[in-house]
Amino acid sequence: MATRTRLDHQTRQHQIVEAARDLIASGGLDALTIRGIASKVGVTEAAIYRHVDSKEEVILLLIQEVEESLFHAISRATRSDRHALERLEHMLQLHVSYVELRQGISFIVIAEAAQFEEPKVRSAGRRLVEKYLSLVSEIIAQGIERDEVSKSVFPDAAAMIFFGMIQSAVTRWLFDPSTHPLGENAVSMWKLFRTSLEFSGEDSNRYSQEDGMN
Amino acid sequence: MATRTRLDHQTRQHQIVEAARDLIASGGLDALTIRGIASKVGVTEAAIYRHVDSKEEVILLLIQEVEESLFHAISRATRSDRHALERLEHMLQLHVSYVELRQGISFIVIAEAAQFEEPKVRSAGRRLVEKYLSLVSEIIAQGIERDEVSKSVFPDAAAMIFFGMIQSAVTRWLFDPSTHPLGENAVSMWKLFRTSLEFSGEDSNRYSQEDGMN
DNA sequence: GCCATGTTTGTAAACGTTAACTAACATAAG
DNA sequence: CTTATGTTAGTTAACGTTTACAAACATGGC
Repeated sequence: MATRTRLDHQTRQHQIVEAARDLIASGGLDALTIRGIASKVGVTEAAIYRHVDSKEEVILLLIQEVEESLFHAISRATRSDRHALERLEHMLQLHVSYVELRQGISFIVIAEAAQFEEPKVRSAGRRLVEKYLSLVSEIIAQGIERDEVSKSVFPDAAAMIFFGMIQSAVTRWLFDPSTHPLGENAVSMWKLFRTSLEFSGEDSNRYSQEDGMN
Repeated sequence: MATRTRLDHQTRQHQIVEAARDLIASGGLDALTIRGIASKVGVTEAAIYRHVDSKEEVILLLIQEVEESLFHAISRATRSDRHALERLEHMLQLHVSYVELRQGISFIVIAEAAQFEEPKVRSAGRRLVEKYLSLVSEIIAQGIERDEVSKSVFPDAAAMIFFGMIQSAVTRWLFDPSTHPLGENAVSMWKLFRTSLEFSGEDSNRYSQEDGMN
């Protein structure tokens, strides 16, 4: 083994989380092992423990990374001043791209965290989901204030449906990516779901039915 | 070591699947071990292999059992001749009760199967999801024929939203059952979602807005 | 500039535990 | 007697983690 490479703490921790992400993406949480991480990073197992206290910390760092990258990915859609339904549609689009790019790890991580025993891991996963739902809920609530969304819509319920749409699309896509393209399924669900957010007789600000994805 | 109980193949296999279900329900797929099953059944590990070829077979039997029990649980809703939206609402209600009764194992099993490497396990999980979606999709398609559901609805997309509603409700519920009651979240989502299935101007057979759950 | 000292980052090898699974032998039932 | 259902006692392999030691790096006193 030729030249021994020495890298600093921060870089190594980043490499560890990246390796953890890759391992989970291609084999579920079972495939996440210290051995596997060490192998991907290119150091021995013991070296991993120089930069991380335990396997649990790896998982916590991974959840944190997923949270940051996900919210960064969809941030472009949230901060605009556009119509609430346009923002949601854009957000869905960005979220789908993110999932495809990261091979679904976000939902795998959430699913695993939900059935973990460790309280820290559970609550980290829970906070991620709740933060996402709050974001969507907030957009819808704003939409109602601006008469862009029907007053009869409960923002929380709508946010959960929105989240569920992505979840069901990802589930199918994980089983068979080729026959269940993420984007197409998401778009067709959105076209249907938005009708339940739109006005239903009442006056409202317009949201064209024919713009949007595709 | 009192009376040595000897039971037949079929009974033991049933006990094994039941034990597997309990283990997963209270600790995720990590908690599913041959040791754990043996302990719950009340025999030694080696005895388990008299009735099952491998751990993989346990998982396959479990998926099969989940499929059978789930479809049996919701069958009352599907075979009726009532309004399509009533059938869906009833189905949602029964599905929620089933998930609560079985502590969410159906969705845990699906989530795990989706990231398994073993092709048999993957396709068993995939078939379960597809079968469920087909069932919902079929009900909606029938509803369209009978003018109970808007013609503009795509049955496949609607079925995925329906499935996603339950999935998101279960996800939250798994994280914190007390603050996110499954039934209540499901009902509030349904109330919103059904508006996108109903007529929107066109003639249609009536579906009262005020009957249903609660 | 050089070198003694302390810290960081690495390795090799092993630890104890647990996993799935198996072979050899025992015994109840038909 | 034969077969199906058990047990006891083991195997092999993988896991997370730790220990003892080495090499790279930083730095303050001379």
